[in-house]
Amino acid sequence: MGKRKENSTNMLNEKSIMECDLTYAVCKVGGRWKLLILCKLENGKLRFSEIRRLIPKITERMLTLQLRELEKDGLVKRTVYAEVPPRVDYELTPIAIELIPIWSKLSDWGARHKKLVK
Amino acid sequence: MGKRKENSTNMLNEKSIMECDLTYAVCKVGGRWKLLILCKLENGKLRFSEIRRLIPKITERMLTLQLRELEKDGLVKRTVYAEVPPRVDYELTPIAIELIPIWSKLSDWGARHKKLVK
DNA sequence: TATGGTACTAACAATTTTGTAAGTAATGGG
DNA sequence: CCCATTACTTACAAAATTGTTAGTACCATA
Repeated sequence: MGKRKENSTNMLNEKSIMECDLTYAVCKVGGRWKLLILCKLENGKLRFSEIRRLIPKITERMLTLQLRELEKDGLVKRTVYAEVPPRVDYELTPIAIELIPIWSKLSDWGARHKKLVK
Repeated sequence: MGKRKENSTNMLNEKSIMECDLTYAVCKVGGRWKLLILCKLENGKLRFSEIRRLIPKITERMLTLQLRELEKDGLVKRTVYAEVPPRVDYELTPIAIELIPIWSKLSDWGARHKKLVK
């Protein structure tokens, strides 16, 4: 989330791995807090501070970083209102909305897997 | 993949985040090479060296680590044959096989997303 | 004039993941 | 005896992610 080295082996490997559409897709939502954030937005727009309240353990820094990446990747849309105190809200983009039915299947799988290991 | 600190904030956050079944599910396949490995196994058993050949940039160390985690998480089954030189093969478990249809949807989404950003 | 609310940013430190390089064991074949 | 093969392990180093702390700007209100 900081800057990455342009030509580290790590970076080069990542690039080549991302040719796999599946790996690519998972990487897009792979940040620590990203799925949690996206889930909160499933029911509509939320302000920065609202998301923060819904995810108690996230810090402002992390929330900002993850939102910025999601925005850069076209998964959330950020809207700034010219007010004081500032108001900014976030919402899912159409391509992110397409993920929802897949998430729900994955989530069911997750629940099944959890039971299995217990 | 090395050992983790038991009570770092990082670790505690991860634990709390994993309560979300979706986040949990994604984490299970979240390692750098995991999905690639699982995909190779979709068509049946493979030996260590075969996987290695199919994923040219992975190192033996990384392949071992990722396979070990997948095994620990019940996604692959490891079979050791008492031969010399050693022979070991890996295959998907039933719960991993349940993921396949979901992967294919996700993979399609990944492909659509890629086009969108280009 | 001081305070408070909102949505951040910057500098730094801790933690975790990933990669590098060099081994290991067992045994069959030359 | 020496080498090749296979599936690893170990010690270490580099890179990436995550977390901590302390700011910032703006204006309305007390």
